[in-house]
Amino acid sequence: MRRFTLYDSMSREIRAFVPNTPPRVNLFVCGLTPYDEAHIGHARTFVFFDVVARALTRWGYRVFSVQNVTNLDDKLIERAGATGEDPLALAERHFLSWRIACERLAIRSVNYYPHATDYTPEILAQIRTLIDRRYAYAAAGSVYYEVAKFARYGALSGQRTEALRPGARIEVDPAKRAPEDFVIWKAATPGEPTWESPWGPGRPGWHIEDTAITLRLFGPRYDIHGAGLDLIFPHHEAEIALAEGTTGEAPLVNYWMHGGLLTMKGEKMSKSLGNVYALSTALDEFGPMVLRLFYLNAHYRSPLDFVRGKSLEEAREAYATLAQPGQRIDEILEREGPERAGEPLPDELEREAGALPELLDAALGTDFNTREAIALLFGWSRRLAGVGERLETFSGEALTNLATPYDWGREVLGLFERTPSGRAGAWAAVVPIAIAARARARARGDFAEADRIRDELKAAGVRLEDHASGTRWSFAGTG
RNA sequence: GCCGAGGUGGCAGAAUGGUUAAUGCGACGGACUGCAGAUCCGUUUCCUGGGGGUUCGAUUCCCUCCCUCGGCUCCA
Repeated sequence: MRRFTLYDSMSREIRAFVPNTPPRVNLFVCGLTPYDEAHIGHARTFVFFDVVARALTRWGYRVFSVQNVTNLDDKLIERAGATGEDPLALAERHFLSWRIACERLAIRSVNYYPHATDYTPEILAQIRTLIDRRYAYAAAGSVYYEVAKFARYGALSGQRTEALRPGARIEVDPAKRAPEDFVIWKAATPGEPTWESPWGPGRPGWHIEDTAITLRLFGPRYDIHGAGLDLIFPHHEAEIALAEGTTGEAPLVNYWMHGGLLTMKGEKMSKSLGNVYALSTALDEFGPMVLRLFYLNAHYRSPLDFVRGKSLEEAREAYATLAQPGQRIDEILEREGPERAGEPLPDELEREAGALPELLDAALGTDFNTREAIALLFGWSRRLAGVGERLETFSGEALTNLATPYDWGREVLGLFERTPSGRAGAWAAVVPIAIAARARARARGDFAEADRIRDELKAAGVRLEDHASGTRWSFAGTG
């Protein structure tokens, strides 16, 4: 198991990672409330934690990665009520489209997506315990957590309840003993999905589902909790109060990781501001690899500004530069096989290729500095670009060695994946025929015909490039 | 107001108590090309928000001020 460091938002410092029960690492990431389509801000967080899980796996840890799904809450009920759809069905519909987007994005590290409503028995049992331990009280058919009973409330966020400003969005609820108390069991209102409980029919509050899930799956203490930093207060503060109040054990979480938010022209991207760019649209327009590069090209704790018409276009150019030498190696190996004869690797190149994975792991092992790792990969791509056409002369073994850094990028960053679709497969059969026709036209000097073929392919989204070794083609604008 | 994260070149965005502050995008010049694109090579001097302090040396550590963003019970 490789040693590494990470920033812990609770202690506010970079700490060495020590697993609770090695080699197991329990990782929980707050998932989505699927009341609408996901946008590219959401995906930033989940791509990052995908990289965390991938890296830990590479380093010899056994990761159990869980991401909850809040499939019932006020917003879902409100949204479903507008169309007459069942809120649970609405949630499931959007959850499935989220999962499809994750597949496209090569987010494959999540082992389990628990749905909140599947944990109602655990939630009810936890509420019973909290009432017995006097952290919670029932009133008017609901149950509330009494924040004043939990002394450490505010430790994560630095917030003190008495400093909370009146007039902020504290919900007005006369049943509460104090304004900062929050609901953990919500009394039923007509038309909502409800469950029976000792306090009357109702449904779970938002904060409690995560702790019911992690207490069940991980126990009273686990390794890493991740999310966007907009969830620090009150959500994570509430999770700590709920879990530690329930078990009497602390800390609930050994390392808190919070990702910076994606902004759009300096403002947070959110549905309530109306400045969203749908994830599925971004995937259609730029492909998953460009998106992953865009996200991982910034430090995860920094804000990342998205500018429409600029950010992803830049990332697309950068990705082409970054990925191209690796793609050429893949093409040669695919065409002629890894046993292909050829020149051995010059010592210097072999040494550099061999040294890179360690440098890359070290970069990522310093608070997951993906940007540093990507800078190293750019260096390697430029190095190979300088090798030029000589690449064609190397043996299969030599080429395999040269590809090692790209293999690392594929394994850990989830880059350099080719994402063939039905469309790509069909083009792969047809484009070479058109290229051959164009080559014949060029050979006989009929450049008008040659340009016509190139232009028509370009209009269809296929880009041609003439090289000394022949004409290569790619889809314009996708990873 | 309180809590937190930030402020680095034309733009995006890393890093570090110490010779030329990474990397990418863009731009410019050259090579290549029937042309173009792509690619390759080279160039891009003047860049660390303001003011103090500690230090032989600060962009980095400390204080202070300014600005931006986020949170303050919907939020990745």
